[in-house]
Amino acid sequence: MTLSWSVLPCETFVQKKLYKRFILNILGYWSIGASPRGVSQVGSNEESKLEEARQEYIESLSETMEMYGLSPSMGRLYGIMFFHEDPMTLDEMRSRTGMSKTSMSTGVRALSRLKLVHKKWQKGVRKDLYEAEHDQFRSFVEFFAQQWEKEIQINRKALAKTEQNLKRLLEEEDISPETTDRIRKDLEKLKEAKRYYAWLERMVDVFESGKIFDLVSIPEDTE
Amino acid sequence: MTLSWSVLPCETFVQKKLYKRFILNILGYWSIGASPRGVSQVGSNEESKLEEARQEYIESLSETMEMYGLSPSMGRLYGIMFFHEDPMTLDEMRSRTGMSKTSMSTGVRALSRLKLVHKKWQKGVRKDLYEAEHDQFRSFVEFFAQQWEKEIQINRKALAKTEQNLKRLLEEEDISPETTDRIRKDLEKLKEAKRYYAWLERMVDVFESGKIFDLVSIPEDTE
DNA sequence: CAGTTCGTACAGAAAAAACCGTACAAACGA
DNA sequence: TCGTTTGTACGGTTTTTTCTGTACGAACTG
Repeated sequence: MTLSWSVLPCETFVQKKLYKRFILNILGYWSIGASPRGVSQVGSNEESKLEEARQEYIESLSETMEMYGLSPSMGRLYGIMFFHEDPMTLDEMRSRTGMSKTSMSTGVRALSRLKLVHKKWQKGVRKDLYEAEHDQFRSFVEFFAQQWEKEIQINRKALAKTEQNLKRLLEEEDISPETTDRIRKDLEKLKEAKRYYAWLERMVDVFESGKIFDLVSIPEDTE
Repeated sequence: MTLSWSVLPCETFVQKKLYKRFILNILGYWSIGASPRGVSQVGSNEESKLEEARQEYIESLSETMEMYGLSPSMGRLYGIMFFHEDPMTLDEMRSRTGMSKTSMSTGVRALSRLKLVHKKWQKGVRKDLYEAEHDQFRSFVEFFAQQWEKEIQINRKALAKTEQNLKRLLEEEDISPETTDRIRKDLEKLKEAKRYYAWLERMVDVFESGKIFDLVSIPEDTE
């Protein structure tokens, strides 16, 4: 009795997850039928086999990108674009993902802001074209440099304000020794934090300038 | 008329955000009254002034940690622990954040898994005690090393499977030249991805071993 | 200039996540 | 041993995010 209580919810959970993935796969397969712009329609059987093979890696990209705060759908979109040779239009994305064009629009712009994807102009094509950044090293470096940069900017600003407030508080007359002591300790912590941001700034620079690749070299080839 | 349509929703949005922050601040101030374990109760006026001064930085920590995929509440909890001198119990956290003990339990464990906070045993105290990792450099390095490690692990596994499937597909007889070509290109991309993971693994090592601090030195002091 | 085609803003629906209260197991103390 | 204290699992509720359809402005086309 007690056992069934603690076991059942877990099963339900797993079922839900699996069910979701199942549905997504179906949608994925469905959308394959759509004939990509300009590409001759080969047997859709081959097409679906290819998609199926890619699927595993796409899904794992989606999963890892979720770790970095992106939604799974955006991760999946990136995965699809990763494999797609030519730049994609919003409509292609829509048919590949089975999602709405609106979502593609917002999604691709989010990926774009993160430098994981970029717009590509092509003569004679009126639609916006996007392609995944080919250079994964560049993506990586830009992604984190950007995040760290923002972290520095936001926190330094708040830090300054807090520091100011604490110092002002310290100068008030009717402060108990205990509180004074605490304020001192707080200020010490903030000072250390400043050192951290200074270092992080160096990191950002090392990343953005590409010096990181001198320090940690890219392996020649791996088999 | 058309203008009011496009302007009003924006205002509503801003109001919502501000309203939320307002409420949070109130909650923050309320929770200050609680007397921390063992600390003599000084004038709660000073206490609240101190809290107020800290608030700005805490909130910004929360905001930046949200960028890294943590919930704002967890960020706030971390911020509170950052300033708190002694290790905290779940009940203290509860009273400081104004949230439930359950949330504190799950939250602190999440922070713990990310190495931003760690358990600290103290003689004679039965409750679990947690404190924020003092060394922010260590936190940073471990946090990202951990994430990257997981990325490598998850994606390499899926990559291998996909690679295998693609190669198998390539050996089937009735494959059109176009598809064969696509598969070849996919395999090429995966090969490049492998190189990326190999490099990322070096990064993880450089971080975990602390070599990163030789390459990008920590500044002496900053004023 | 009218008629298309595109991309996006926005409001509402659907899905997911954060959060809480209850209940319970484990560790401890009398 | 029995009562207490402490941390956590879990179901349900609230809040947030994601996603969609509609509608509309901008850019192009004939």
